[in-house]
Amino acid sequence: MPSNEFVDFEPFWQEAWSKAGAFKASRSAERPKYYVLEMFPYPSGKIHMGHVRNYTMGDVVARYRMANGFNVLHPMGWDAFGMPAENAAMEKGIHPGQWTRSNIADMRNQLKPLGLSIDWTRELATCDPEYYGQQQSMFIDMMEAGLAYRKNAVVNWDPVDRTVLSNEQVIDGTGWRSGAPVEQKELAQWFFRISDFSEELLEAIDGLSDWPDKVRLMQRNWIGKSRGLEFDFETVGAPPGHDTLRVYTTRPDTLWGATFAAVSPDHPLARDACKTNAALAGYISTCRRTGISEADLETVEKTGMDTGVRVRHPLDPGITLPVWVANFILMDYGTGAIFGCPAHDQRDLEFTRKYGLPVIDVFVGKDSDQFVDDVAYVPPKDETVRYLRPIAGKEWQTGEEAVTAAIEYCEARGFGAGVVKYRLRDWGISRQRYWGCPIPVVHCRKCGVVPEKKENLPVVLPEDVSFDKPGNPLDRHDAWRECACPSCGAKAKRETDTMDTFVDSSWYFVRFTAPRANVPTVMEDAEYWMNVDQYIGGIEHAILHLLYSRFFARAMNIAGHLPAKAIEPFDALFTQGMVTHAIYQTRDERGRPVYHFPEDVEVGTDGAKLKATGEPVETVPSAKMAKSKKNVIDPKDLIARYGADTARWYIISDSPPDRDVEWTTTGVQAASKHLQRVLRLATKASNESGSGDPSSNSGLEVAVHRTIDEVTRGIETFAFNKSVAKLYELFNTLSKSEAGGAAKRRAMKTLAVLMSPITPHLSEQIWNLLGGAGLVVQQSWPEADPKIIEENLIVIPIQVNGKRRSEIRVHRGAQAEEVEHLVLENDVVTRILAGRSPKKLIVVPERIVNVVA
RNA sequence: GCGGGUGUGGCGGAACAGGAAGACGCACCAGAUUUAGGAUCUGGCGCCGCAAGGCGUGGGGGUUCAAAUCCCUUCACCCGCACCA
Repeated sequence: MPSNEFVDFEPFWQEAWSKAGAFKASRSAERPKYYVLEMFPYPSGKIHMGHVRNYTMGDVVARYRMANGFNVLHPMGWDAFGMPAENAAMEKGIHPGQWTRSNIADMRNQLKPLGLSIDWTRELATCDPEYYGQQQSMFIDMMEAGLAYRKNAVVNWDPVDRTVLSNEQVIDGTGWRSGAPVEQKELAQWFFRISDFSEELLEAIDGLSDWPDKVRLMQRNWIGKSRGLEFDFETVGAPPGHDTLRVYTTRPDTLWGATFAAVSPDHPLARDACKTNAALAGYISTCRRTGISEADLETVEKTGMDTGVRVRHPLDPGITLPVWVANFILMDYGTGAIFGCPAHDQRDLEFTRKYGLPVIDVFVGKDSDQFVDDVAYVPPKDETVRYLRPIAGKEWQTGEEAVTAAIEYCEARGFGAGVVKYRLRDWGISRQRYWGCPIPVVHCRKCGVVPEKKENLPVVLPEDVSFDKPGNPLDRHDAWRECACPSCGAKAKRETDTMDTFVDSSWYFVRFTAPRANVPTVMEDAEYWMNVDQYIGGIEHAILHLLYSRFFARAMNIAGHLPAKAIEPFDALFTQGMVTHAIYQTRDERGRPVYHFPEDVEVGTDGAKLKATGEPVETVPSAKMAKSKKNVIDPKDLIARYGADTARWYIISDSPPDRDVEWTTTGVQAASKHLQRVLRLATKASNESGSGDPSSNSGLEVAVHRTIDEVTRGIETFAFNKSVAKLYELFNTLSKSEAGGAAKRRAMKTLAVLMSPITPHLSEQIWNLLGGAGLVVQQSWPEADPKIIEENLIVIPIQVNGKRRSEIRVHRGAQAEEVEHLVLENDVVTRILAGRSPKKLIVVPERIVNVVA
């Protein structure tokens, strides 16, 4: 198919916008600002349909706001550090920096033809020293403010690649690349004190009213607040230094049901107890061998071993309970020790059954006295239940009341305290990797860990590194490592860990407000542009990126780099759905699927066939686009063939923005045809004679104003698909209209402006064709006149017994008696009533009438 | 297991605060035009029925003059979290 005219005129208009400086953002006292941001891409080298959808949505918002008189900031950058660049270096021998920069250039070239309203002068890449140097500067300030610190932590260690692995990179206990069994190793690592902000981050979620409820809920669960009792068991026969054992419970109301205590294999008591107990030491080292990933924990069988230590029941010192080591107790949640209440906790019950420990009921059942069999009875906290031995107060209580009562009772007895715990842990940012922001500290024999002097920043990554050996190239780069101690001047060594790339993406939105500054942020710019008014991106970032950014904004504020107004940096968040496409597959001799690209498949009414051979093809309806399944459409090809506006129009029109959109060839063709029809109609209208006599065009005028109203509402509420439907309707009305040429041209120009956030190039083309002054991009958004929209004569449906049977036309504001009269005279109504009078007549003014016969 | 969401024609989806179910688009069907159509234009299109009419928003029940919308119940699918004490 030859390229269509869109492909020809689109670059022209892009050039025109560029010449007019239409998207260059600068501070302005006169106009209100509006900051639109889409999550910046990782420079993989190719844009995909998800990018097209994301950036088109942002562009619709940005252009709409521009037309509404806002001073819009709409920037673009690159999340440029990360593993894929190092993998490319290892596989292809290309330097990660070179690979990344050439990918950025490629992607910029693919993105620009989309005609986005981006201020490219603010472009940034996180791998540029200009960016990460400022990040290092902030890191030092945060370190000095006590927000960043160093401690030992356990990591997944691949002994062959000599590298740390993320949980996702550990597959069945082995390294994803080397296949070697993963070890657990303790390393000194850098952390951000995000857990100090647990309560604040949790509470502030309530104020994020323009975020999806789903995301807010996910963040709440991630922070995971719980209230409970922390208390000390008195021990019997414990190793020295363990006179007490501290445990945490959210259900102190079940304390009478305790039949054992258990500690994590990493708990100090376990470590000390195994010094004199070889069997226990053996068991604990077995536990260590299993990975620390969540997937591992799920599949591992629950096991334990008695330490021989005993503890006294806090409510009755006469009762002693055995202390076990159990592999399912996590050292970093609570105190790393629990009491087991098997009657009312399923996991404890299974453990108890396995090792023959006793089970003691706490509650009296409603139907039977015994709850416990193989299923633990766990009453919801808001349910009222009867306690066999109430700890304090009443026999009948809700779990919530009983928990409070138990906490107060224990506090009064002086052996426990009510505490609040959070699941959220401090953010470990150390990565033993080359391609990341170097952590700007120096290790000095005399002075210890010292931050680099600010005047020595940025600590730039060395270019001359090799990836032919396992491990972090920075570790072997002696010339880079060696430096002077910033404190005493003696010979010292640089830190070789780099930062988690989530750090880079936790403040780029602020940096966009002053991307070239030689300080991290410029307060006046941040003050003016922040917050991001509308942030758009994928749901996959609902937790980590957004939570880290919320924390980082607070940390930046404390370190003096962000005004207080911006500690919740994103006013409104929108999470868009995925772009999916059918998968086409045939089977090989063994029945395994063989995938085919959409362009090799012919889809007819009798099913799909391979173009080459006519072989029938199975169709899997809709799946996320993935190269491995060959169900991908390259935006580059699409734009080359149909133009950017077709891609934009289609991706906006087909589904609500928050749902997945299925990419279909017929849908794209339909979009392309429609845009060509619009252009054809405009061309026709440009030559048509006849004036805009109001009496002959009033219908058109009403349609235009209705459309303005509805398209506007659609954009405001992120219901772009509805706006598109209304734009189709106006087109249909316009193409059937009998109005004179001038009236049509006027309507057509409004249509062009209304379409311009979605199809900006076509809109310029039409505007120009119809003699519009200037550029569409400089036009104001039209306003709907309510007087024109409100028609005087309205249609009111008539229902008989709730079913629609007929309708009447009345004037707006007609009296109820008049309407009743008309209804009772209606042919259909009189026929159904057959002489009887209705039991009841309900008139909802200007809406509907229901006759109850 | 816990938490959340979604179920509407052949398909994507509309339906404002309980008031006309199926807007708009795709696909399909018929006609016009064309050398041709995978182009363009006109019209049709929820299901059953020749029709009158009946039935229809996952299933069942309820509230109401009126339910896709509210309540109860049930089913299916999707997403998130998960040894969290």
